[in-house]
Amino acid sequence: MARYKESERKQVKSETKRRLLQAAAEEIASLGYEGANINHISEAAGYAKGTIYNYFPSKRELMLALIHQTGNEHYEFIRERVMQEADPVQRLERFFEAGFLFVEQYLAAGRVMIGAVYGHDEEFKLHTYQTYLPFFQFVAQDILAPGVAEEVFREVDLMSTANLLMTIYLGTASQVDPEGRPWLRPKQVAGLVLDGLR
Amino acid sequence: MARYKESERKQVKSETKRRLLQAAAEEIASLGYEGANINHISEAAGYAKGTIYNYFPSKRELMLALIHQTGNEHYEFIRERVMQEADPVQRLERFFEAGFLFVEQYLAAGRVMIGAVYGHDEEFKLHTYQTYLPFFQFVAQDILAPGVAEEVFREVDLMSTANLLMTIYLGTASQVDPEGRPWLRPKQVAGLVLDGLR
Amino acid sequence: MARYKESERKQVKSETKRRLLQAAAEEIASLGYEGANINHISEAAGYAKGTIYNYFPSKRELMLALIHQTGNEHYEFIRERVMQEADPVQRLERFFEAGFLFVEQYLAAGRVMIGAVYGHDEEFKLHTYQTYLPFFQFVAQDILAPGVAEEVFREVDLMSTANLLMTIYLGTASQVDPEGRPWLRPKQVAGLVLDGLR
Amino acid sequence: MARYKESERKQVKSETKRRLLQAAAEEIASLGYEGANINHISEAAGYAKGTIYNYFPSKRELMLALIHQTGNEHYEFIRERVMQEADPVQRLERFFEAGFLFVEQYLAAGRVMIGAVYGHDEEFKLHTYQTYLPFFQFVAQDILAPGVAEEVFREVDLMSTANLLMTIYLGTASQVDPEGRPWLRPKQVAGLVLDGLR
DNA sequence: TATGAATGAGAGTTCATTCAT
DNA sequence: AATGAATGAACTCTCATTCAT
Repeated sequence: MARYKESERKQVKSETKRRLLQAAAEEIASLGYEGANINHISEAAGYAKGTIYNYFPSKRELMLALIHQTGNEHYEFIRERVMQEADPVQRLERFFEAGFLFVEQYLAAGRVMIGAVYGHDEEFKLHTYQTYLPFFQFVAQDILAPGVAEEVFREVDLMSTANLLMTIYLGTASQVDPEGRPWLRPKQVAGLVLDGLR
Repeated sequence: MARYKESERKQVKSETKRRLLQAAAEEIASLGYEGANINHISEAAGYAKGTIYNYFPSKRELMLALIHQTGNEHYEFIRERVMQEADPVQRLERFFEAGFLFVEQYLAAGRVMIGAVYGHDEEFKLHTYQTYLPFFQFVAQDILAPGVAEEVFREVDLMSTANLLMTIYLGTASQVDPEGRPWLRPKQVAGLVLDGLR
Repeated sequence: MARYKESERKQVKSETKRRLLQAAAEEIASLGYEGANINHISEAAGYAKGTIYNYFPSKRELMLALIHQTGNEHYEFIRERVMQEADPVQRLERFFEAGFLFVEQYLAAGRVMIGAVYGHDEEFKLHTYQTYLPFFQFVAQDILAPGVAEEVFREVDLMSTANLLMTIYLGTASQVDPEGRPWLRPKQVAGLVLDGLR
Repeated sequence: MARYKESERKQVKSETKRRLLQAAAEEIASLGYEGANINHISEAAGYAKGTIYNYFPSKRELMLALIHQTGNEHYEFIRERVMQEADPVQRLERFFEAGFLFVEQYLAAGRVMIGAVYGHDEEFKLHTYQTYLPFFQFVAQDILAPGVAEEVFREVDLMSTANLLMTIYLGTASQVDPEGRPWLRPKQVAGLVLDGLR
């Protein structure tokens, strides 16, 4: 195995971590947290069994790190696309489009987050909601609030409606066929939600 | 598969089997399928470790039986209440009310079904959808179709909208606090959906 | 593997436990607690790897049970022999004789106790002293006290002298060659101690 | 084995090696040989994980070196203090005083040696006795022999009595409370032994 | 029909050791 | 001389499953 010059150390370490998290996302996406085998993950990433323990102190900590990273990527992916629109209605449509796109493009990432949200592990669920908190706030502040201000949406409680939108998004986007294609179309879901908000 | 005479089908499931399934629902609801311990289940039901294997050939078969039974109970519970209404709009409101009520009253049952729908096990997911098929058809035929016929709902594709409703229902009803109380109110969800359908 | 009639259940269970403890004593005597392999122990006792976990919840608990049982046997072995004498001086001589005899006859048991007393594990040490407490009291009450009363021993603090005797006994009896024969003779040690007490 | 010039033998052990041995003594004293982590030792000494392998070829060799060094320091510490006395009785008292003092002042060192003497590892035990051989001879020649010559001690076999003294010393001095203070006082032990020798 | 002792594959985790830098 | 990423054997422990009773 390759060894490295002092200057390369840090980037090697983060490259290794990145590969391990990527492999973990894939294993956990297809087998779930309990079903995932941490030795397989390390080997799938191209390392020996024990290597993963140089980076994560336990399987649980690995999962928490994965939730944290994936949740933030999820948020950034959607945020970036939503903010390209100025109109609240189009932002809401973009929200569902980008949301569904994320799940299709990053199949493993999406499944990991869905698993954490709908799974039975309270710690994972809590950690997911903490990671998603800025995401909820973004939906409330940058999608719903402008729409209410411009009177294209009716007056609603911002945070609880943001919660409803996120739940509908996750609930609908997570129902995919084995190839990862959602059964519902984002337009369809967005249409229903928009009609409900007007 | 063996066929059963009408008289046998109606025959009450053995008391032992019923208790085993009940204990299984509770264990699996709180720990998930992988986390559940089949010996604990048997003992929680009041029997010795091995007894459960006299009724279910394996842990997987136990889970499939549990999905089957719970799914049907879920359907019957909602159907019975929805059919007390004649008006399509009220049926739809009842659908969400009864659905949320089921999740609150039969906490373990609800969690088992949610776990199967959002989990990573394709066999369990498939089995759940097969069990829910009459449920989907019921929503399409007895809630949506009359509404479209009476022109209180706009013209929609029945099965895909039934699918959307079920997904929204499961997605929203599954988000509960640790005491099992949903974060969202059925009225709130029904309102949004109704606005979307009109 | 043999299975059993209801009536035989309890004795089978304790027979199995006995064999497991015996095998544990031998493994731990020769390799120490840390070096002992719990799978080897179970297999050396004639069972499969996992069987030991039907009887002891963890390696530590196995060790604590072993300390408890062995400590009591140790005490009873010596007590029985000491009490055959009436004279305090002869009781003290018998104490060392029986003590050394125990270490020779029950090599593994002796080594386990010595390991617990002189090892670095505070929990094991504490458990050993708790188990030996009646032994200390026996030395104080049934060997030293009569000697002081009859004025064949000089006036000494009973418990601290009992402590010293036990320490000298364990310290000297534990120094054995690889065949388990002590380097020192009990008479020699008893003589020195007796001279010190008179 | 390579022979060394007198000038090299006296050469001070490298500072790095000294620090590694010191850290090893502390880790092994509190966790035992098996429980000690060689990576922790290296890091506790202020170096990286691998560094220790530049000085000791394996964990066992490190332990052997530690036994060797610590055993000689133990001997020198006691010898220096005993030789300040001329009278055999006072030498014997000084032997226990200095011995107990060593265990109190060099807690880690004391525990390492006790662990080696009473542990289950035959190689470590043997190495310890080889290291202590001059110590035994010193007790026989410089404490017991003069006492017998001056007729303040009765005629005893020198080496086996030296052995007994060492065993009593180690046995009693090793029983310390968690703060490292012996349960018995050196005077107390010396008194008993002296009475036995007269 | 019910029991529960026994099984053993397989999991997560530790850590002494190697070696390119 | 010092580093620290990587290795992989070995360990403790879990638990679905079997089967003689």
